[in-house]
Amino acid sequence: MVREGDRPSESTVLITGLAARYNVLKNGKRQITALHVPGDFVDLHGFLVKTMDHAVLAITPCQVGTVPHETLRRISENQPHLARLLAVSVAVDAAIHRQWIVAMGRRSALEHAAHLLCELFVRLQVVGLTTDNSFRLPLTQEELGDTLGLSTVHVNRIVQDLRKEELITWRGETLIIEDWSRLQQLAEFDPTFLSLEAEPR
Amino acid sequence: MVREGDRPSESTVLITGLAARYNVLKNGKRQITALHVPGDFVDLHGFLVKTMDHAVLAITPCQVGTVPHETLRRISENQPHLARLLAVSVAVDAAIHRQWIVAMGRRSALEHAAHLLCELFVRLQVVGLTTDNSFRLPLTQEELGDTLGLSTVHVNRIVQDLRKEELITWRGETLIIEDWSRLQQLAEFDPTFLSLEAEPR
DNA sequence: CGCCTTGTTGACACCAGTCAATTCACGTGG
DNA sequence: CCACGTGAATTGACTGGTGTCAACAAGGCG
Repeated sequence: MVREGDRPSESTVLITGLAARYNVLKNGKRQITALHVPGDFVDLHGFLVKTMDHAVLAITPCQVGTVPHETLRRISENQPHLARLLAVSVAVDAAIHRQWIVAMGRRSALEHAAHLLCELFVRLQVVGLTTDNSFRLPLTQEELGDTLGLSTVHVNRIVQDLRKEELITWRGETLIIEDWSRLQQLAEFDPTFLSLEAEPR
Repeated sequence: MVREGDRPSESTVLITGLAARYNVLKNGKRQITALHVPGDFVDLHGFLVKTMDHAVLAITPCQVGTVPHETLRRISENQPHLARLLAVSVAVDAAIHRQWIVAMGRRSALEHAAHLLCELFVRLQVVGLTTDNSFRLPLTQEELGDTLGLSTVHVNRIVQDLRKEELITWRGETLIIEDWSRLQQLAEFDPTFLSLEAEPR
């Protein structure tokens, strides 16, 4: 969808599908830095900053909308209310990044994975993409590893642990959270950072 | 400076000193998610999002300026150009967060540390706080560990490696980069993400 | 039916964490 | 001016979590 070094002239809103922002190191290792669900701007960054320091990948086939930067600029000059919403969107992205940093730095692999699943569940719930306690998670274990900063093999072990603890079921692309309460507790997950409370902005 | 859960009514600009944003887990582990140098807004987040999901700590004594959110709101409604600068500031913060994620997930501890030092050097250079190849780094190894997501002991080992390789000298609060080129190469550091190029915004 | 991606397993290596003791650097008070 | 106290840095021994490698199983798809 976007390549590192690009200087896009429009920004992309994800409508359906799952997308990821990532960087690749010289040794070939890849780190996914953000997952985007429908409703997210995947590259507002390019509007504010000009040259992309990362790439964006469609994990599944995606439907997207595009907004020329010119339009964004006009909007943000004439409609401060909407400009503010864009800024909030960037700020929430940043808040999610910080939670990932906390998880990578100070949580075990198991807790980290649990935290990510909690985050995804809540974010998908907000946009109506969960049913009961389940959602579609169309990630391979390799992609999940690149997201968590773990090796594929270890992701596999962790997923099995989560299953063994009867916290989740994950078959094909369907992930079921079997015990939200314990999963949340394990992850020490506090959704505050997603800033979902309805309040005037 | 700010506590988690706060709902500040003003934002803080760092004028002198070093500040950090951090989270603490129930088990007592702390993760620093951002370091702020003079010129940075340390809690624009609180302006956009209302309730702080993290705390802010003054690492050294700091001089700060405060801007009431009310003022920020007025500015961003009447001066789209300035509003945009605020948004860019948030976006650059997010870009830095992403680089930390990459470093935590896919770089070795040594590379990660080298990357952070490169980042700090460049950021401090921009605000004129470097002299030659050195800058003040008033962090304890424990704080550096909480920043990198490493234990204190391991930080010590890593710092010694950097010294042994004659990449840096670090005595007291003064850090000297002895070989920028090799340090940058080790870290695979590309300053693009800091988005320093002068260009119209 | 047979490829090819994905998932799974086991053995082993190694990076980084933990614990505990020791040294060092300073600032303070006598 | 020196003894002491304190936080920071350093060291060593050991543990353990995660990575790596390599093989094999399981599905999905042409």
